[in-house]
Amino acid sequence: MSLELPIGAPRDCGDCQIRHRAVCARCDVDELAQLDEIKYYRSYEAGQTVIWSGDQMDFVGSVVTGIATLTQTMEDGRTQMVGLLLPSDFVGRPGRDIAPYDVVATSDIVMCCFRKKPFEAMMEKTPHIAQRLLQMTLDELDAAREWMLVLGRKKAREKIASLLAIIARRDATLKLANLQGKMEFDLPLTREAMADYLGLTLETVSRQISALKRDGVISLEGNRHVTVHDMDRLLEEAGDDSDGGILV
Amino acid sequence: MSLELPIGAPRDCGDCQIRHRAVCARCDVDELAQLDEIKYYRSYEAGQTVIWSGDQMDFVGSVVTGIATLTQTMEDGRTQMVGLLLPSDFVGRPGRDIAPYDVVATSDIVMCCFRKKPFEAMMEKTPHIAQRLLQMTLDELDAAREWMLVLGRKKAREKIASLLAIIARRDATLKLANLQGKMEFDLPLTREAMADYLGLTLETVSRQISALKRDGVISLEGNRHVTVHDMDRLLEEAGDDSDGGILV
DNA sequence: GGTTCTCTTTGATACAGATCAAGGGTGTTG
DNA sequence: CAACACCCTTGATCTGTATCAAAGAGAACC
Repeated sequence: MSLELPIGAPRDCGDCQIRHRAVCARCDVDELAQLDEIKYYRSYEAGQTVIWSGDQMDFVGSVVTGIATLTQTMEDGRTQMVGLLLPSDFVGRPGRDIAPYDVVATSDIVMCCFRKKPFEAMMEKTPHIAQRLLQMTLDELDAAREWMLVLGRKKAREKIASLLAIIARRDATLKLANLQGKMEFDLPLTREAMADYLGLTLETVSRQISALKRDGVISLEGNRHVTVHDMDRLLEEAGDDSDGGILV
Repeated sequence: MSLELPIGAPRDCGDCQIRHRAVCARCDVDELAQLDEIKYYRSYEAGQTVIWSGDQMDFVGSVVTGIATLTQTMEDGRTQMVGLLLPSDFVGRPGRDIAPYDVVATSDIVMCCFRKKPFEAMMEKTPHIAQRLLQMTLDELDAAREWMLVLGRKKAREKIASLLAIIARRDATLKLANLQGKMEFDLPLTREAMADYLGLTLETVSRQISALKRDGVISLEGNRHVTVHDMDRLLEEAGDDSDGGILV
């Protein structure tokens, strides 16, 4: 499996098994193939911290399998998740040394990494890469800003609906499913992680999910498997005028 | 005055009058000088919307004087500010056509603009530009994510303190002042705008400012001129462990 | 099969901030 | 200078979410 350098629209890649939003070295950016020699894989167990905020970061990379989160924590323990990393998502920043947040493995994960120095050196030689990273970063920025609206102005029920909509959308994108009507997926997060993402407590998350279930917007099978009966209804609950940003 | 392309650390620029976080065409990126022919200036009055969310954007540019805000609005009118544009800040995104948020002039402003097509063409030819835009976008992303912590987890008083700290810091950077002890500056925002930034109501903003005043953390002269008596104390009130990100 | 652990749900209560309402300052306009 | 428009402050009350507390469900382990 080759490195993936995520750059936006999802596409199939013969090299990797998954359909992803990335471009494999061999598919697209030939120069990346040169990096094969400095490429390496690492696995982390669920719950492990991949990167500590403030640490020196000597690599960039992407998630191959599993789920990780970007979180910030205050001294007293209050935690805010600021990003969700799904397979194909990129981690790290060329030109920066210090990690700005914790990266925590939510499930067991495999990362594909490059040492930063050679990666940066290649970026110098290959203008395309910087342009792609720019596109990607702009997407993340839009996502972060859309999330600011969620955190700052939405009510608990709208927050939950927003999160479910985002996960559903991303799941559908990966599976090439369409985005209307009924949708099913597994929640990749515990109630607590959802709470940390939404700026709520886990109790409130639980209550609001129960309420959406009671009101027939969704149903649950077990704690994690969600069926959205009507995507439009869910988006309405989310207070979403936008027909769906690039979120997460 | 030449275009500024913000790229991080503040520096003096003989070409522009202000000390800013930008690099002027002539100072640094020679190729930008070629763009002089497609450069133009526009003024907007306080309260005017510079760009409507969803609109076609055919230019990129930067703020020369005045203050503007990036905001998102829900159908029912709830508003969240997602960014603050001070002099030298960049607006627009190469490779994107549709504006993702409203840009509103908070004071009278002057913008320096480039038509997007030629700008993008030049980016193709000048790898440095993409790399700088990438740095800049990464800064904005960090700022947005730091703000997510503010919105999601901080209490009203902490939010206000955080905002004051950010404005103080930015103001000091522009003025080359140091970042400790006593600091004075003018609030560039109304209470309502502050509320929109912080995910609060204007009444709560007002009350918390009064409280900080009562507790001797700050004093006010008129409604807008703030004196922070002790910057460390303010940061403490903000619940800030970080010694100050790149925020805003 | 029982014990333990983690995750989740649900209930009761408390509180921070929203909402509703009134009034004060200051600058602008005629 | 009066009248108006903004912006800001302060008070009273309401409400959504946090907090505290208890117990259920499922998985993992012995």
